[in-house]
Amino acid sequence: MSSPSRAPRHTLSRERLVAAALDLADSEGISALTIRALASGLGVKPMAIYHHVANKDEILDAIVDAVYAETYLPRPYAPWREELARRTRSVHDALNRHPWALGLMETRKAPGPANLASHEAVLEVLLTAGFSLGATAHAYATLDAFVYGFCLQEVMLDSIDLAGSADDLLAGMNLTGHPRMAQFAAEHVLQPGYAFGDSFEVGLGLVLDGLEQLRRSA
Amino acid sequence: MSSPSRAPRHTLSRERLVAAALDLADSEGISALTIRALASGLGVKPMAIYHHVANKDEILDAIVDAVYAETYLPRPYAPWREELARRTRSVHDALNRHPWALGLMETRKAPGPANLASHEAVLEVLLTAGFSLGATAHAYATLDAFVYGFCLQEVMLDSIDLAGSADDLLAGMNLTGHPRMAQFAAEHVLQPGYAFGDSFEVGLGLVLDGLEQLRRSA
DNA sequence: ACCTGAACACCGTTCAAGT
DNA sequence: ACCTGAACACCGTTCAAGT
Repeated sequence: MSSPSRAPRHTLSRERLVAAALDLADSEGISALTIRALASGLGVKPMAIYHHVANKDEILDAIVDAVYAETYLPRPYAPWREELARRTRSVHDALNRHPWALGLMETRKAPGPANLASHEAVLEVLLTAGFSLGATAHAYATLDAFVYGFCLQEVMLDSIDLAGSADDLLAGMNLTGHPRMAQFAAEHVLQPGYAFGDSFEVGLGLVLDGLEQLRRSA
Repeated sequence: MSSPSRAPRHTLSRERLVAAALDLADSEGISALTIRALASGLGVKPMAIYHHVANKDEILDAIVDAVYAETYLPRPYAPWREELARRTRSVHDALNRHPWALGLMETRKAPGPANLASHEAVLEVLLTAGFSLGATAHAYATLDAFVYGFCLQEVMLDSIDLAGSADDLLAGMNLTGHPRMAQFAAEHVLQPGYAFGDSFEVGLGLVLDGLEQLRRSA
């Protein structure tokens, strides 16, 4: 007879492990994703993890690629502007669902399969739409810069200490000596209905307009 | 007579400490910036650090703000497009000199004085150039998205394992099944003279063109 | 084949003590 | 006022051992 405190065998797998890691990062934050906490959540001892992955980095690689796997793959031979808009919104949404992903991307050493598939799809759309190789490089770099950077700003805004009211927050910063920020806050940011995220569609349209110029000129 | 192994007193200061932290992050990487390593480099015991800062987060806040302090402050009443181009290039350069800064920005809870001064200067330029409050918000969000996101991509590209030749690298990824990436690599990225960073000026011009549209329409 | 216990070399940080 | 020693509660990971 087996001890009741012993976990059943063969229940751990790479997939279960990666799914649990992603859930833990989403619910408790990336700093709570430790091998020990992950094991404990799976009802297993820390060292059991290492039977399914070589090290923690492999887990981080996997959850970053899982985020790419959630994004829309644009189709060639469909209107390129709408396809790229949809894929860019989809990346934006995925990075908002998993705000820890951006930080991890900086230190990944190899792109995963979903990342590569996403890359391939975007390249195919641009090349099929008639972008030259050079214009494709510039277009892709600029569009991805926009979506990554926009999400980064959203993460930064979310991490700013929001204890107390917005007025308290602004009072805490030294807005005396910064009249434009004070004006901008009072007359725009603190007005009802303002949302940083509303700039996303404006910026996206602006960048897509620029891509069309690139496509025409090359 | 004092023991030779004892560090002289009063040599530690907040400034020396922050400068040493920035140097350490630049030279050895952000993961090498530990309280213990920092203390050792300053010829002091770890706990001496805590006499000048409350905790490690305060050091990270300080070195992030030091990066902002290196960036160009745009002037109002000068041609706004050239001023913002110069400031954007300057942010790009600073983030390339200190590639660890982007990752830290995501978790900072309060903007430092140099960060606020930068914010103020950009707002003043946009408002003085005739951007409405709404257009200013969209313009600033889009321009910063571009530069942060572009730098993030550069950090990501730098962290990709570059052991061996570029051909080995591409062979390591599964480019079979990804014909567009294979084509793009062979015919463009691997050609002599290609550099990812060349897309920066193109994207910047594209975004600034878009800002001019925003300024006119609002 | 899969899981565990104990240990190692690290962290940031508290607390009490020295000069 | 400024610095230190020892200790605590954490990490990821190695190694040898259990079933």
